[in-house]
Amino acid sequence: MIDLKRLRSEPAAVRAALARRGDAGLGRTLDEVLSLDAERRVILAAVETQKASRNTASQEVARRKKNGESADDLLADLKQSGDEVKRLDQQVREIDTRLDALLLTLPNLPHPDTPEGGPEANRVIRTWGNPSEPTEGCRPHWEIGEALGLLDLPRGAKVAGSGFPVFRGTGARLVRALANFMLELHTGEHGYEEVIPPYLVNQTSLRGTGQFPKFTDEVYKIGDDELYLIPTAEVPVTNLHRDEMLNEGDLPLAYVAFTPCFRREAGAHGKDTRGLIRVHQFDKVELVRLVRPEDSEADHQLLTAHAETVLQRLELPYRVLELAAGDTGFSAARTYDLELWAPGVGAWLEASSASTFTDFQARRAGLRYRPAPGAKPEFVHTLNASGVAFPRTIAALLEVHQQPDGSVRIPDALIPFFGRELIEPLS
RNA sequence: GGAGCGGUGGCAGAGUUGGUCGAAUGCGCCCGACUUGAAAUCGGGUAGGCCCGCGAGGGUCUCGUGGGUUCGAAUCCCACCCGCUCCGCCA
Repeated sequence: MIDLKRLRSEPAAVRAALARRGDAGLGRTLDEVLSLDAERRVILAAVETQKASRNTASQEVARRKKNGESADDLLADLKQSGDEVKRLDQQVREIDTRLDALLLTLPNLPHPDTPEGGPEANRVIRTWGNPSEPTEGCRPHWEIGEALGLLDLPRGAKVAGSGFPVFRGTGARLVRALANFMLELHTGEHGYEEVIPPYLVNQTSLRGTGQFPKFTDEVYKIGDDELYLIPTAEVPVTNLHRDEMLNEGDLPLAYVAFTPCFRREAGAHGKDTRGLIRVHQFDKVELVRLVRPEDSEADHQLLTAHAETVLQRLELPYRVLELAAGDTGFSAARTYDLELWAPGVGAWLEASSASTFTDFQARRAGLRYRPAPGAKPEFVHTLNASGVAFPRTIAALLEVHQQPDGSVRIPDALIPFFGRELIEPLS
């Protein structure tokens, strides 16, 4: 949710910032918001004046009744005044409803430093490792996974549908090892508290992080109970402190959660969907931070570094992209994507997205803190990053570390969790 | 699923024969006094949102949520949500 007061006081700046997202419809929404807001304040002034005089007269009634005097002469006027209040209140309510609905559809303002333009303007800000050219015997992960007996895509499709992978045997063990490796890293070295949140959430939570009301198509719904499968742990974890008043000393809050994620990926079929590249269910370790506004830019760098550490320890070459204003997600102000190089498929695969949401989610979810004892409450800033998503990481891991003999080398950092140095071909 | 009880300020917890109740009291926190310093003690202060105002300040709304009754609702009525206890069912 953008700040209505700011929109009112500097409409041109807000309009210019939103325009950078490249959606012409946003300007019209702004116009409507502004005009509804103006209308609302006129009616509000009227109804509050009316209420003020009603309250005064009402107190007079109370005083007289207490003294046993008659107040009948006031009651008729008050009745009329009450009806007028009710009428105006109703108008304000209607405007509020429309205003809220519009405000909920407006995306966050992009950070001023984000590149101008759409996806083509995304900027590579650094690359780590040596992305190798695809070589002769270099196979894609689905072939490796099948050959080594790690993956069973056909049976996943049978049981649930396309995009629901089955990891089996050593593959399942690899998933478990990765989960433990990442959780140990983030809880031990990076100072995150591990949480296991609900995997189903209500609509209020989805509105808090920004998936609702605009992106209902992306989320699986459990119709009978009005619950939704989480598309990312960001949703339950960010909402942990919804409508709470935090103390300055509580911040920063840093949570790490290993959860499955469920995404409908409506309309995405046929594009980049082979193997593990785009699936409906996947595991992810997610990092979520609630911080003081003045810390959020530095924290964004820190958070990104935490996610990068995972890839570095797994010895997987990657690049960091700063997303352009037009490609930055709805709730985010600034996002760094971490893309793994997958030599088998010859493509960069997004394994993490590290974003700062400034106060956008905090406004929607009521995440506030008191900067100092006795001070006015302020909204926190929220940030999150995948640390990291499993399927594409596994894809890159298989493709990068595949050996000429068909085996896959396990990177040193993972060996203690995996228990072996090599995944051998099936005999 | 059934029955009962309950949802009040940062926290705990009064208040339900409708009217100076946005709300006692305690804790916490802030300021001050006492003290070499601290503790203890004493005095004072301390909810949030919205609107108007340069400001000082003023107005209004909020006692789970949404409606209703009424001149007036934390208090009465209706619906819903959530929590606790017991029963039923169940991994």
